Amino acid sequence: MSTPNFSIAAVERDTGLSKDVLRMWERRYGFPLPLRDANGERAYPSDQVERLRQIKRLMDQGHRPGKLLALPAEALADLAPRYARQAYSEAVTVDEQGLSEMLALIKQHDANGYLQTLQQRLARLGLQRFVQDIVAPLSRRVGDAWEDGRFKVFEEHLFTELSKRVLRQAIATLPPTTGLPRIVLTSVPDEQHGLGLLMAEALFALEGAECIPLGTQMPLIEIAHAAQAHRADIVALSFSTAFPHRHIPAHLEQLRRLLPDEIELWVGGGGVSRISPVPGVNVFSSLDDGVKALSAWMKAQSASGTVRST
Amino acid sequence: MSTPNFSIAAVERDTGLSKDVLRMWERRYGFPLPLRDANGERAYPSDQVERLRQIKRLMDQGHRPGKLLALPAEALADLAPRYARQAYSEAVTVDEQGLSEMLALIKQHDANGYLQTLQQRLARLGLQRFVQDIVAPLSRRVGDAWEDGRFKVFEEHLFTELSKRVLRQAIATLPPTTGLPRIVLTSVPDEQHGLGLLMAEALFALEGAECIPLGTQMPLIEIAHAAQAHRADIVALSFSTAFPHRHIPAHLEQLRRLLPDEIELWVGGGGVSRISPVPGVNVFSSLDDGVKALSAWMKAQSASGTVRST
DNA sequence: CACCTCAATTTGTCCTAGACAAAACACGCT
DNA sequence: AGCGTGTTTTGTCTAGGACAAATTGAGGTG
Repeated sequence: MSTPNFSIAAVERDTGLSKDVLRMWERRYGFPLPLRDANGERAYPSDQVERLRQIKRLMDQGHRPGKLLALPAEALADLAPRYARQAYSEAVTVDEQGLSEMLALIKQHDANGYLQTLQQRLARLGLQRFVQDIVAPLSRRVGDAWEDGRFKVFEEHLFTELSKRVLRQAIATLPPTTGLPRIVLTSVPDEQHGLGLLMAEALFALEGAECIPLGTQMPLIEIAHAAQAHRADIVALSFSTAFPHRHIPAHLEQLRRLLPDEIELWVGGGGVSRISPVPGVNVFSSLDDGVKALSAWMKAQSASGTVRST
Repeated sequence: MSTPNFSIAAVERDTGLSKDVLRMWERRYGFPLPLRDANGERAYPSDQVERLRQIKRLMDQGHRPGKLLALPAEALADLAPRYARQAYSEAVTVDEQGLSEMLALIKQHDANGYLQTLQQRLARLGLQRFVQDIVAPLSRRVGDAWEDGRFKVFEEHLFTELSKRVLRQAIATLPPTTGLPRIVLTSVPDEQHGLGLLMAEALFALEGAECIPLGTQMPLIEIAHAAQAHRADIVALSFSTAFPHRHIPAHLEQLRRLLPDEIELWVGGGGVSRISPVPGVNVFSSLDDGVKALSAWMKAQSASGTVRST
């Protein structure tokens, strides 16, 4: 009574597991095994939903459903991440303790304290180092903490929202850029994380590129329309670690087909680390690589520009 | 070859019509009628996808699928919105021509020009009037234009993204609020529009409330967790006109059940105009109503506080 | 021991076709 | 015009079957 049962649609929303998968698991593994309501429709008790969430989280860490679903409920709790987590290898030495303190502020839901700390770092370090030494590592750690269950969804949202604010504000103080290249920044449908895009925008804008931020979750065909309407030189996409790896190549191939050849397609974010290369698409595994590529682009451009004007 | 066919999953993503619906329409109405690939799976040509989008748009305006699907392709183009569109009745007289000029900037994809104009208005009017006389009416008109097909998706995204930036920036300049009430602002899953939330936040923050912005698309259970963790007095949700009306009451009822009684649930946005009232939920059809409710809340609070302290 | 190849398994998504409840409509009555 | 009541429309659910893509494991080779 206090916690009513969930319809299959509600479970899909809350766990991210499709209806097809939920039914298939029930058929194959015998879990979840929901009750049935008066119409014979599945009614999932909240404890099963809770376990499904946990299973989903472990799957995102590389575990296989077959194993997880065979496991008794208690065994799930102390399952380690399966992919060896890469050691944090930021280019520069980061202030590990400072980061922990900032995460602690989020964990205490101290929004103002967190904002102030961010502002302070930004003022001290300047935008570029702020992004590379503070926001990116923080984002990484929040992702890890979320996978471990140490962060709740709403805590991750709070972190993202507040960090975005500070970044946007910093970007707004930059002089309006009207240079080349023109870069359209966005993400595909089902990818709602926009913090990575904002970090990229900050770094690109610092280099003098003109950024056209379109927010997240653009249909592929619309990305192509936008790129042409804005006469973009580059389309930059971001995939978070939460995005299902397996679907990334298909997205990239389709978008590559929809874009004119002369527009480059750049991709970055935590989700692209372990994907096979796609022809005509530049994949960057770190922000720094993206910045380097931008410098290279501008160099090549000015060189060819010189040739042309000669 | 230039435009490859779409899988049913791709069509679902791009149109927002579920796979079930797509198959059902095919069975019942004979449209869409996709090709089949080598595996016997549906392969939708892009013109059918285009028509589906158009149909979806008209449905969101109140047309019924049965009629639309029976109609020949050409007849769709000049179908008027079915719900009588309410005349713009902003509390104050708005600068109609000014708004049109700003929309024109978006239409020309002049991001910088649009940003500058916004900043200018903000400086001239102050935040409150800026929200009520500029951003809200603009947002309304963009919504209408989008429904008519005068705005493309990416143009709407550009508008939203740029407007959000200016608003956030303005909010950031306000002194950090630590007063009462504490208001958690967010939206439900599948509702990705956050501009309304930002407008509400601006107005609430101006009144001295402490706003906790959690971004969009929070699972209901997480909203409840967040509200308790932040010791919120009020949870404020926003539904855009694009959100399927029929599902709103179910969401509200479920969230109301998940929230403790003493936390109020406030709802606003273009999507809530024509829904039946839900017990325990305050529905606001305009930003102004929300602000008034907030004043009332604060008054009641201080009154009871006085009583208590006596 | 590392590396490659091929077969077996696992897993998600798609398929058809039927049922039914809730919403929207249309009709007739007051 | 306003209000109940029957009818149609519409979306979502159900069941089980099929299959391709991804992943794993085995066996062989350098």
